[in-house]
Amino acid sequence: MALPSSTVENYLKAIYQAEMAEEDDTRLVPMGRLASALHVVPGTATTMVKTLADSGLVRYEPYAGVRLTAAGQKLAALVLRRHRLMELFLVEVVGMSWAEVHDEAERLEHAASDRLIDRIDEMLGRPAVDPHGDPIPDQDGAMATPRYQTLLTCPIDTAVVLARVTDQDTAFLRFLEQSHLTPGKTIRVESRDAAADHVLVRGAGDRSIAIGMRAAAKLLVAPPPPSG
Amino acid sequence: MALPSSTVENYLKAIYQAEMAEEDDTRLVPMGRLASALHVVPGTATTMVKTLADSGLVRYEPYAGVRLTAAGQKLAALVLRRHRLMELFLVEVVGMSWAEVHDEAERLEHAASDRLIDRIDEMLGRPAVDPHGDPIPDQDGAMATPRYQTLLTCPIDTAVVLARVTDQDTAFLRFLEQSHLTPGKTIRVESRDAAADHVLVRGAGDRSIAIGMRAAAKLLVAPPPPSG
DNA sequence: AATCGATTTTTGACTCATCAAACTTCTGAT
DNA sequence: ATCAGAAGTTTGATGAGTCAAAAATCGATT
Repeated sequence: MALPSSTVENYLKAIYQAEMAEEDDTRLVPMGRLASALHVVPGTATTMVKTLADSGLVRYEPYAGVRLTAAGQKLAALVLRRHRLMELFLVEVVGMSWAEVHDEAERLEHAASDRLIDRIDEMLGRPAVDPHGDPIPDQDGAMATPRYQTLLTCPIDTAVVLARVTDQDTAFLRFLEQSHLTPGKTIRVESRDAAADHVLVRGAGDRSIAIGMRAAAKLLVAPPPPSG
Repeated sequence: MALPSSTVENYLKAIYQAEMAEEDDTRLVPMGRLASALHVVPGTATTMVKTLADSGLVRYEPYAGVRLTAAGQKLAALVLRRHRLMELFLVEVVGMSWAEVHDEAERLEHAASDRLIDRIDEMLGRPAVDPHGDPIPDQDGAMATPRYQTLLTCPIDTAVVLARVTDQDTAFLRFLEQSHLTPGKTIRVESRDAAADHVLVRGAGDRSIAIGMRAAAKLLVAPPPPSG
């Protein structure tokens, strides 16, 4: 099989991430979701998915959806690896802002060689997560997938550590950055108000911040590390 | 005008470099040279050059050749800037080898944003030349073009500084690296032998090295800096 | 000046990725 | 059980970039 075009890489990545986002383990991504993730019309996604199926990268069930094969999963994970290492590199080494590296990495991930990516991995000390807290797959495509709670489900008035932000929107990330809500930060949920559709969170030394519930669901938290 | 595809960027870059390589200032690049530089058949180059002419990036004279317009020159210079800054960055910051950065930069130059390139430029201290001694155009596409001598034309038994290597071939660069013939090195030509088709060069503390005349023409040298 | 050979252009075809719009299938509500 | 609407698929077309091979042009040599 020839090297996958960046279009193929993007389809695989989108399918992979859509599979991850599903709660149930049916793992069948509907065409509509895939098409809108890739900003193409549904017919385009159908066509492309059929050719991916012919290459053995996905299994395609007409009118039902698509899922990655083992081969597709591995390729997708390696694309994600390139993306996330690149993001971390741009933040840590190049000094770019947390909020702007996603789009940059979106293009660089298709241009960087494995040599470069491995060099970056080494420079960064084989990191486990990228600047958004997303786990970085290893060279074999294996990836830790811890199950975090969200700001909607974690205990109230209890210290938790912001572990991961599952949205790459630049404006959202900028807001978080300005609010000092970045991965690693210890925070606590002061209250949730269903009527107001918000949660109030506060980091040590900061004012409390109201976050809409839709946004709060994108902030994943872990129990604080054992103190001492 | 929409942003140029990487194909367009590559054509402009190739025309620019072919113009530079010409001694006379006719500056008309024949289609055949362009086609082989880009590894396409001549017909493909003709077709593409005509569309470039329609965009006002080149002036095309059928059966004669092509030259860049001012707009094309500026765009080409900015591509070269991205390429050369990227190469230097990969060597200086990422620690890749002199010999392997060309191909990497060849792809990254089309993916890196202006923000990233300017950030790299700043990190590196607004450098004037890349690892091969090639001058780096500034943000406006302006570039210093010093006129060096080559190992074929410089005075014999006189110290000169290796300033620039006008060939990006990986194997050739590896050879130079192993022979300690890298830009900045002070060397002297011991002899030239037309019959043997070689020149003998020696760097301080090294053995003398025989270099074929074709290769020697690719090594550009400058007078040594005023000592003191 | 006529011609041969090299260079260049033209023509027709192909692949990849895409869209618009017609058509098909599925599903949930009655 | 039907059927309306949502979701998905098919069809036909497009644009970018390419090649192979036929045709045209140029130019150097006789």
